[in-house]
Amino acid sequence: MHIRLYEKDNCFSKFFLVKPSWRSQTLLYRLYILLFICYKYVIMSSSSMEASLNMEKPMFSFFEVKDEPKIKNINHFHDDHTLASKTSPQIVLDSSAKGEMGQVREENQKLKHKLSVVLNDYKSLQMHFNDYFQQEEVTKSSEKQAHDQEAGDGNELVSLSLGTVSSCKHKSDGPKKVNCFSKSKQDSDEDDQELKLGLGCEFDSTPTRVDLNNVKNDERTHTVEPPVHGLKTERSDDNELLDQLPLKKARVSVKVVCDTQTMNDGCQWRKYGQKIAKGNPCPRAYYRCTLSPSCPVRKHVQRCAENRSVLITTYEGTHNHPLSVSATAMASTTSAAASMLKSTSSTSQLGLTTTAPSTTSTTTFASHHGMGYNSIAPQYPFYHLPKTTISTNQSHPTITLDLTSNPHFSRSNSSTFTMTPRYSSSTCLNFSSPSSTLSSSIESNYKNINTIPFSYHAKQTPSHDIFKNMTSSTSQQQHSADTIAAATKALTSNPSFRSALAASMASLVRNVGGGSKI
DNA sequence: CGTATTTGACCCGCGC
DNA sequence: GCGCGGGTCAAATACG
Repeated sequence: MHIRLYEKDNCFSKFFLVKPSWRSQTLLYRLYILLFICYKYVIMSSSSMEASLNMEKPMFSFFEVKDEPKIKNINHFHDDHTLASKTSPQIVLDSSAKGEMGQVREENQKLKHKLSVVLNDYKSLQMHFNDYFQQEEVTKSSEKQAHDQEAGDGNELVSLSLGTVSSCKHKSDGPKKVNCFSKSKQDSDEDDQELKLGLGCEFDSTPTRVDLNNVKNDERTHTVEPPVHGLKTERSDDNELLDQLPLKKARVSVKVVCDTQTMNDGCQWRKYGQKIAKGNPCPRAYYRCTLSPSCPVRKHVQRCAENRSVLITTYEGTHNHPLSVSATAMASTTSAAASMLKSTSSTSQLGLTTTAPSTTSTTTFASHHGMGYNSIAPQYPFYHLPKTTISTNQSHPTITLDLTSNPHFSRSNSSTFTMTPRYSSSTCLNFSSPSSTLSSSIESNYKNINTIPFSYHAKQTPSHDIFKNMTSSTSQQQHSADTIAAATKALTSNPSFRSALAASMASLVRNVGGGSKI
């Protein structure tokens, strides 16, 4: 049973790495509670059996004991062999003891029955869970087809993700929508799975699939869908402007204080051009990703005209190859930002303020210092982003993560910063300069499990935080929260659970670290 | 010698 | 149509 729990928990941990929507969170929550109940049944039954036997232990001295009673085998009571069958050949019991053993046997049977019922419930819920995502996928695909028909041939779907999802758009591909991800999937199924763990840092609103191998859903997750017209009446002018713009490649800019020519984001880049952009005496350098020959991801790096110590790195495109852990972290961050950009253009729930004139619209999220991103976007409960600006200048929807003003995200004397999501894991992004002493930190991160970027801390388990995030304002849910907190406490304090969780985490770390390349 | 960088030329979209 | 500016190409050059 412990092995089963380990496997399931490992599975759940993977679920929690990828961002679930609120509804899927609820389903996951129910599944997790069921799993917890199953687990507690086993623990309770084990302890009750042990307690019964411990009561009987003094009685054994009055009996003829041919061999030491193998009480440690009691933990396997749930197997087909009953306790009596294991002990009766070895112990001669009197009538009262036999009676107690009979009671224990009955209790054992009852518990086994309850366990089977709970497991059945769990399976049915899991089936509902799968059905739910399949239905959602069908719905979304139909919506997507409808949107495609509306958009016509000229509008190409643009992938916002800078994560690990394959992009089918290459320069020579033309405006066709080609689903070439299946090829990528064939090439490296294992890598895909591993890298999806890294993509858990997105807060896209699309639900997370149970089947981690289903890449199509991920592809859609990272694809900008045409605006939903039903929401248009509530939109601000800024969002309308975003909607009316032609669908060009979304960009994610990252502003960091960096002394070196470029920041190390984990990817390998080859410089292919340099320009003096208008309005900035500092040259803009153009790089393309060289980790894969066909990778379409580009970035350009430019120093800020006002503050030369600030490096502005703009990413564009989607990696179509496995990424290192640090690169995945960066891709996840930019993917999250791109998702935020997407959500901004498709919803009006964020309470945006437009500050830029005419053709340039800029939206600023004061995500730190109180007015957190979470507070204005409750549908994305997991992230605090740095000061974020959305701009549609030059018809390119661009989101800028300003990491220069918040000491939490930048350090004055180095270009290393850390983003700590609220849930799941602490994602450490090392943007160290190649020439600095920090350059070895990434490599050491892989060797040292304690400092791996996607690390889990025992005091902040995914289950614990996701339960926290599931709490709402209603009294019933408050009560649930208390129950959950108690259950979580009970779970996390259990050594068996800890070991299972540790094994799960170790497996995850192996998966993430093993698939990484430097 | 292979690889990475530099740099001028070229392409393309957009505004006038 | 023309000019401007962003982005890319590719030959030349630098470097290990």
